[in-house]
Amino acid sequence: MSRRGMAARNQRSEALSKDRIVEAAIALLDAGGAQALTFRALAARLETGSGAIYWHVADKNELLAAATDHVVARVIADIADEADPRAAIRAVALAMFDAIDAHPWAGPQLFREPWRSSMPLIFERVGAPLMALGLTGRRLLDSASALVHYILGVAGQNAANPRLAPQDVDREAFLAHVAAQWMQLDPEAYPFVHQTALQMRDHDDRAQFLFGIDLILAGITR
Amino acid sequence: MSRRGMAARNQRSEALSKDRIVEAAIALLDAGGAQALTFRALAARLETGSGAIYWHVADKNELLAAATDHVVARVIADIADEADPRAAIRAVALAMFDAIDAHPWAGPQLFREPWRSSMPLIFERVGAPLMALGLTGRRLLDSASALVHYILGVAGQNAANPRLAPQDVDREAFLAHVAAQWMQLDPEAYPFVHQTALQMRDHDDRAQFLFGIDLILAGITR
DNA sequence: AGGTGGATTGGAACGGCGTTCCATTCATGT
DNA sequence: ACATGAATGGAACGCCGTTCCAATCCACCT
Repeated sequence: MSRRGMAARNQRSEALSKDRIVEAAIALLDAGGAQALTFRALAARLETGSGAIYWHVADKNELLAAATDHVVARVIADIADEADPRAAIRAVALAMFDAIDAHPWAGPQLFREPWRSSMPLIFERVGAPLMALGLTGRRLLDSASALVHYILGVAGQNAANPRLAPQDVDREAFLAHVAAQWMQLDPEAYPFVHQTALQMRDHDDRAQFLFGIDLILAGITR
Repeated sequence: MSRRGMAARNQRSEALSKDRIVEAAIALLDAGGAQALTFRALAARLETGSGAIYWHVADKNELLAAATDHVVARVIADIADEADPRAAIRAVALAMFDAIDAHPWAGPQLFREPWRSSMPLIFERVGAPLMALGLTGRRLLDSASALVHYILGVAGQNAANPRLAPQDVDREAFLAHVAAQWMQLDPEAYPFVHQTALQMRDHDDRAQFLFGIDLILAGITR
């Protein structure tokens, strides 16, 4: 922590640091999912011992939170500025959707300890355009909250879906399987599910997600 | 599985069964959260060995899914019928909200393997009233999907919050702590968060949740 | 009534995990 | 040069999910 410590860290060859650890953790998570992040695998990749990692990181929770923050912060920062508030909200929503699609392990983490992680960043990017739309007070907070909950809800849900093959082959087979299951349900007890099963098979996650955003925006601004 | 097997199960004193196991699992989960459910604790409570449990349950995933299904199915079945479609949707939403508030461990599980669990049940209870509102086709499916995602998003988020003390004392201290953190952020970089931090401290989760439902309903029916 | 064999049990054992512990090494101020 | 605290890395601990298997049970057959 002192000047001394920081100087030492820079001169030891390939010294450990929280940044290097988080970077390696993200690489492991992206490559093999949540279960691929273990302190042993991490130590092997960093060519050190598991004990050394604990000098820089309190525990696995903190490591996962830091990895998620890292990913979310970068994605949020990369969002292009939009003049129209509605477009700005759509941009944030899509950015989060794509981020969790690319890093599915981050979805559950955003639920586990929401207050700790980059939640304020997300709330800000959703809430600021709502202020520009003229919302204030309780309605402002509640509307932002609805949008953020919806965004994270869809993102978390999608993260649970099996990983997509490059050719989308697995995805189609998977959706067909679920649709078949839904259609086997009793049409009298499950009229809605039975009827919409086919459309479910062909639906586009991204488009459906955006439809929901527009639904909420319509409710907010009507 | 044969007639023989079922008869045997009934006559062995306190014979194991998937139902008894799931019941005990729910008790453990409610008492100590997700981390309290271990096969050793389960075996101790059922006065048997961990190996015996595997005869009735494939693995921990299936056990968690069964426990979640059990809770969700009961809650869904208990919902009073509502004539007004909007009221029916609000009733389902509140039922799910309260269910996950009472059994926070079920929140993450509904995200992990959505297609396997009681998802069709939830979709049906949300989608049927939408059909009564005259929605059809893609708009019907996408609207139901938005509602379900929102409901589960909020529920999952709330499940992550620390358990409430009987007197709501811990909750207030917790919200005050988060609000204080939010207010410490730079007002120029975080105008929205900084401004709404105080209302966040006093907000009512349930009311905020219902506000979001009404927002989506307004978007759907306008 | 007694034996038989599949259904069921329960406890030991295995490998892997997060975490702790601690002897050792390193970079620096004196 | 040496002393000192920061940092390292590998062994060890306790717990987990899961597997394995000898022992037990019980519906059925003879």
